[in-house]
Amino acid sequence: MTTLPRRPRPPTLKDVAALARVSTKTASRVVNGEPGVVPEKVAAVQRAVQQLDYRPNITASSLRRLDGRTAAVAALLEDLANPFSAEVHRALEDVAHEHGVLIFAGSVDEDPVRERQLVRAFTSRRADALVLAPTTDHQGYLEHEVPDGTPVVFVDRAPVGYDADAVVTDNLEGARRAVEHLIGHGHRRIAFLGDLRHIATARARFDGYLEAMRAARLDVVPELVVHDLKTADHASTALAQVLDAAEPPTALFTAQNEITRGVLRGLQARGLQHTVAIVGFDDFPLADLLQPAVTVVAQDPTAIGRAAAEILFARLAGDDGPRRTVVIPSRLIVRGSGELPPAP
Amino acid sequence: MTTLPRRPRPPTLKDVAALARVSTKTASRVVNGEPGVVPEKVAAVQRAVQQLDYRPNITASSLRRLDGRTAAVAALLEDLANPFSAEVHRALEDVAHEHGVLIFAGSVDEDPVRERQLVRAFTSRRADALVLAPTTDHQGYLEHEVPDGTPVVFVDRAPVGYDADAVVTDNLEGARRAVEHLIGHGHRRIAFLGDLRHIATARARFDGYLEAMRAARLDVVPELVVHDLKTADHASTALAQVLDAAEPPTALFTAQNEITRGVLRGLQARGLQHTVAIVGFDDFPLADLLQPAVTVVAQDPTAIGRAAAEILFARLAGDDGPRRTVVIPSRLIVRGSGELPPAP
DNA sequence: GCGGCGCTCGACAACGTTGTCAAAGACGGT
DNA sequence: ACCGTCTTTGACAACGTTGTCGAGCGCCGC
Repeated sequence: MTTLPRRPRPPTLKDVAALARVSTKTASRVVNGEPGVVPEKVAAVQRAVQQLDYRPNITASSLRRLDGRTAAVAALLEDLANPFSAEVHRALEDVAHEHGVLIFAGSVDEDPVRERQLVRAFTSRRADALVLAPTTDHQGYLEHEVPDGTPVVFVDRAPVGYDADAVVTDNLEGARRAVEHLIGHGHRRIAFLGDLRHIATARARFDGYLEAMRAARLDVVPELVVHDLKTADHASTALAQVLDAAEPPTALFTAQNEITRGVLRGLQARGLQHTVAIVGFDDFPLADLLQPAVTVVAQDPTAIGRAAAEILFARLAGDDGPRRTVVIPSRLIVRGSGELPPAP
Repeated sequence: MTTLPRRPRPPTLKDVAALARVSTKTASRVVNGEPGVVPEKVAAVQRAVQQLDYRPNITASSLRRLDGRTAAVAALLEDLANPFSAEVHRALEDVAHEHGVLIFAGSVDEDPVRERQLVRAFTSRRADALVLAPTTDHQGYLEHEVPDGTPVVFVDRAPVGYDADAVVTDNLEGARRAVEHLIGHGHRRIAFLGDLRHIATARARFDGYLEAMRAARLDVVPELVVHDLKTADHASTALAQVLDAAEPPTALFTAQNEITRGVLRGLQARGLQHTVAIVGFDDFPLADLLQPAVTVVAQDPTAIGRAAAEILFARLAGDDGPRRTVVIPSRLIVRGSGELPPAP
């Protein structure tokens, strides 16, 4: 095996054309598989491509092409390090890979300023499309940030003030099912511990809780409802407060991953994990190994990412039907913690 | 609030120049903050930029610029959906964000073919630099894939056959410490359950196990060593096999995340979780909530990503000192499962 | 033998930007 | 008044690629 020399300057189409003794245009035709080139020249160009290890400069070609496609799409997710975003990202990647498209990803971190910064950064790169899990209240600004014809697909959260496709979880129904499950096991005093209320999905989950409670003609006790929990630690604190109420709950509905984690920690600290029932929104690894194993309403981030990618590529392929919102159903996974009977 | 019109074609520098009544070159100078333009023209151009909401086309500018920088770097990680890769990615993103640089990420999935495909895809996009967690045995191929002057930084795994910077965990030392910990608690029959042996880090962890055992003059019993476990299920099966040995182990060292997970599941199924000690390599969420809580050697993916990004930007800034390998220390986190005494 | 058609091919311009360079003007020194 | 120097500016080419268009050629039918 001979070691090829390091290439100081990658070969261009001109180099290929020169070696194959054809014009750059003909070389371009061969590289792009366009018809109307005689077989000998096709072969000559392909040989030259091989020999020089030529690789088209996609940025240059996107500059010149009429459609200006860069074969790259942008994904603005909540936080690439959290498992939900990471799985959505991965699913997007898999579909994009089939289309020969790469993904630029960024974390918006619940920071509206960063969201807008990143949108600008990505449009500056002329991404072909945008996948967005928004943290702003209103995405009207996209109207003049995103060039006409660039598909935008929202994930996890629906657009507000902007007409775009969206793929979301059935937050309200999922939450309702979780609470109904607890009610079905005889619970009457069920606490709600939830996320920042300005997030639409958090509100939807609370609405699901309310619907289930009302449908069963149960009181929604204000002391048993806590919103705006930002971290697992906040959730632990909130749990303490709820458990110390005059009439403490026999069951808990925790409306988000981190909150569930904090609450589980708090329950263990008090030795109440086998006494107080709990159902969480969002699955997490090892939920089945805890004692008791944790019953959850699981979202399906992979399905969300895949659906978003499929809409996106359909749009890029020319689909200009009306905007759609796809709802990915959540699934109740029964494991034990949600089936504990109410303490007397 | 008036709604701005959708822009069918993003404004170009020419549009800005025309509006400001200067040449495109002068507009370019202002946009790039070059000196030698009188204040009135600077102001006029800035007004035009504002008014048109002009955004430079980075791909076009990188095409023309001498250094050809695209302000984008590629990250090829193992699997963007796994927490380790996701955290490395996130750390890279944070440092890149400070430099106004975006990240293209891809998952190589332990697939050498995909690794090479992705390297090509990224170099085709003319990424300024490459972060790589390789899955190939040998990365000599980068020699002629990566243009001269493009920094490459390896993460998690050291380069083989290619001279590049690297940021890795102290796998051998971490594994040794884990096993020494078990020995320190009186264990003599300690099983090893490990990953695919063709992965260098997996070998290093096994070497750490061997070193610790030999240093304590303990026998390495072949029946208690299992390699090449690919999934949590394989690990469960391997556990059964090891526990059914003539003289079963009193402690386990599981050399990777998924393996730890499978083994924990298996131990619970047999009701042995309070009997057989275990230390795992790699931390995972909720390890502290299991019973017993799981003692692990934790890697620091955030530190790895950050260190890699810092080397990378130093290289891009011109640092051409000798290649470095940065070792990020792992940390033994004592939680309970590793401190169980040996069963009689 | 001639006109017309279809196929193949390359010259050239263009995409949006920046590097080069020379022109034009301002200014200072004699 | 003249020269040299410095500052500011824009015309132009170039980056690597593809779209447009017309030239050249062979072949067909008459």
